[in-house]
Amino acid sequence: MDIAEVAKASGLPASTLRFYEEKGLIRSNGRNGLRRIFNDNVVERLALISLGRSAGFTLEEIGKMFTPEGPEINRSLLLAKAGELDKKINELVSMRDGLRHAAACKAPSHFECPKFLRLLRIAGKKRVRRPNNTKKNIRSSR
Amino acid sequence: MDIAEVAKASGLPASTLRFYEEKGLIRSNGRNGLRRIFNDNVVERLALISLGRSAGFTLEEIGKMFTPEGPEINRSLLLAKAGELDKKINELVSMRDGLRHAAACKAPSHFECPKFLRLLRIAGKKRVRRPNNTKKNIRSSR
DNA sequence: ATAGAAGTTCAAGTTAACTTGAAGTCAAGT
DNA sequence: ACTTGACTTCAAGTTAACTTGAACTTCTAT
Repeated sequence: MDIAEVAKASGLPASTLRFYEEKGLIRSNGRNGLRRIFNDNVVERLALISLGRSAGFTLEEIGKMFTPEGPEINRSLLLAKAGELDKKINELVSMRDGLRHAAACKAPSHFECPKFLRLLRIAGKKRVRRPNNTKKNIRSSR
Repeated sequence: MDIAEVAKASGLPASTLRFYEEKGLIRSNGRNGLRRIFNDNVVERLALISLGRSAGFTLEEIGKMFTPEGPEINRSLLLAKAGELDKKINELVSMRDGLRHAAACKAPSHFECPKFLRLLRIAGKKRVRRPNNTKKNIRSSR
């Protein structure tokens, strides 16, 4: 596949694909002249990367999860990441419930509603490192 | 409470608290000389903000969730956000399962394991906007 | 009343994750 | 052969969310 096909299949702009390659997250296996040629499986890999990003992992972390450097290191790293996800999932569930409750609750301020505060406090038990994101998703085709 | 107490109670550095105030996410209700005085409930609010951040919402989105501009607008916004969280929770569950499977699976590459690919494809169904994060969490006490 | 710890403002710096722009290359269709 | 449109590199720009630094003020304990 050429870069445009990968871009279309993955929904990511070509510039992002080049950027990911530079970072070692994906690989093009050859060139046709200057132009990169990608293997089909790069699309799956990109799906996984997107998933990881939206789960709040950094590109660096994602890179470590999936490069086959040391085989054992990888395995336990994956499990550790799975554990982090469990924590995060719990938080999100708390927050979701909190939001739903806030939308239904008629207390003058959510911060005066004991139910809401209890949800918050449960969620607050788990302290987390904050990741980084970037917005903007303008397609660059043309 | 003064800023140091809030910092301690919330786990956030004072600089972040000032920054959040500037952004309108929290409010100090008065000054003692130059120094800000905070109401106790700011701590709950900060917990909620942290939770939202770790859920992948931007500060701007969080701001919109909790300022009482229009009462109805707020209510449906909260529900919409709850819906987004549901989606995200599903993704995270997929990713977590994917990671656990990857750690257990003996296929030469995860991308050659049908089970793994199926998980990926399920997760891939839901396309999401990517937010922004920043790492680094150095306490600035002193 | 004096030192110093802690607070303040404001501008500038930082990081991750991309995007954009300029300038050039190249393969393909006519 | 030649245009043209997709591709390339490389440097610089952008955005969110903070942090850091400099220069200054002020509460607090001695």
